Amino acid sequence: MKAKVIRAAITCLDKLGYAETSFAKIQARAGVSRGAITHHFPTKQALVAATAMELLSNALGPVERRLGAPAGEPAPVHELIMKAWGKVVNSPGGRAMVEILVACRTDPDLYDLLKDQLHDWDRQSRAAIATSYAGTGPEPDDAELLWSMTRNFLRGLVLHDKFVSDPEYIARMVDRFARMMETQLIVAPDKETT
Amino acid sequence: MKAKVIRAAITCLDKLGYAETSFAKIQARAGVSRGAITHHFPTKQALVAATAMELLSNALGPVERRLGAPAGEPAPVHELIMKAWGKVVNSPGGRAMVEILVACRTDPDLYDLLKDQLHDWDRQSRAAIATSYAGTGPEPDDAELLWSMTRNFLRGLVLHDKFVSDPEYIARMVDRFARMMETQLIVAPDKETT
DNA sequence: ACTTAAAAACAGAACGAGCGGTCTGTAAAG
DNA sequence: CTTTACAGACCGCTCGTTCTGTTTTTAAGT
Repeated sequence: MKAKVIRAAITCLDKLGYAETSFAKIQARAGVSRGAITHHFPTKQALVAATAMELLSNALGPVERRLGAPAGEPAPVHELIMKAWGKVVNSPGGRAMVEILVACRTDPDLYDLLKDQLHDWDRQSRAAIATSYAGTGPEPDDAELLWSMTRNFLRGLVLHDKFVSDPEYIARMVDRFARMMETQLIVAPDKETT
Repeated sequence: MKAKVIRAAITCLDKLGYAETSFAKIQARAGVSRGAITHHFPTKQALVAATAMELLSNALGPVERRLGAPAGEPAPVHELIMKAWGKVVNSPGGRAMVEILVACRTDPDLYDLLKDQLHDWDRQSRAAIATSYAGTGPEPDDAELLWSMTRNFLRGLVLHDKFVSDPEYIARMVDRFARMMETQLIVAPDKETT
C-alpha cells in the first residue's frame, strides 16, 4: 500500500511537478482512498520525504551496483556517466528527485524531514566512488569532488531539455562531459579491487 | 509599476519557490493592489513569463558584457566561470530562474509562453561564447557545447546547497570545475578580438 | 487653449475550485 | 478489546481569476 502510493507520487512529481502534486491526484492515480494515504503519511511533506528516501535508496546508482557485486569491476568512466544519465537522473525517479530537491530549497518543513538523509546519502555516494576511482587533481578527495560535479551537471541537464530544440544536443553534452571527465577521473587508482 | 511587480516576483520565487509564489504574496511584497497586478499580467503564467524574460535579458551574463564592452578582452575561463556562479546563477535572479525552468518542465501554459524566448536565448548565449572562446575538442561548436555544460553544472549546483553540510564544498566544486574547464575551453582561438 | 470622449491604469470586492489537514466511522488483525 | 489499516465526508483557507468601479492619462476636435 505504502509502495503503491509512493509509486504514484513519483509519477505525479515527474509529470506534474511538485506544485501540482496533490493528495487528490496521487489518490486518483494510485487508486486508493484518501484515508489510506493520510493514515500512512499525515502531511504532504511526509509523503514527499518518504518518496525521496525511496528514490535515494534506489539511486545509489551504477557506482554502488558495481561496488556491491563481488564479480564486477568498476565501469569505465564514460560508461558510468552515460548510465548515470540515462538510467538514473533522466528517468521518472530522477526527475521526481529533482522536483523534490527544488522544493527542499524553499520548504523548511520538507527540508527538516530530509536534511539528515540527504547529507548521509551524499556522504555515502562520495565514499562509494572513492573506493573504485581516483581523481588526477592534487586534493586527496578529488574523485569525490569530480563525481559530485558530475551529479550536479546531470541534474542541471534535466532543466535544460526545454531549452534546446534538438534533443540530440543533450546527448552530445553528456558525451562531451563524459569525455572531459575521463581525463580527470580514472578507474582503480592504487587501491585493490580484489 | 510593472518593474516593481517583477522585482517582487523575483524575490518571491527565490525565497518561496514557484509553488508558494502567489498573487497575494507578490502583492504584499510589492505594496501594490491586486488590480494593478492583474491588469498588467492577466494570469500567473504571464507574470512568471515576463519575469523570466526580464531575468534572461539581465543574465546574458559576463560573456556578453565582455563582448559588448569594446575595451574589454575576454575574461580568463576560470574567472568567467567563477563570476557566472557568484554573480549570475547563485544570485536571487539566478535562483528564481531555476525555479521558473523547473516549472516550465511541467506547466504547458508557461512553457508555451517561454518556449521561443528560451530557444532564442540559448542560441544567443552560445553564439556569444563562440566569438571569444574555442574548445579543444574535434567538433566545430565545441566551445558552445562546453559553455552549455558549464551553465547546466552551475544550475544543478543551486539544488546541491541543501545537500552539503559544509558550504565551502560548493566553492571547491566550482573551482575544481573551472580548473577542469580551463583545460578544454580556451580564450580567443584563431579569431581576432580587435 | 479648453472641452470631452475614449482608453489605459489602478483599486478592491467577490467567486468557485481545489488545496492540505482533520475527523468520524468501519473492518480486520493481534 | 485494543490497535492498526483503510474509507470517505468535511472544513477552513488560499488560490487564480473575474468583475465592477474609480482615477489618471491620452488624444482629438474645434
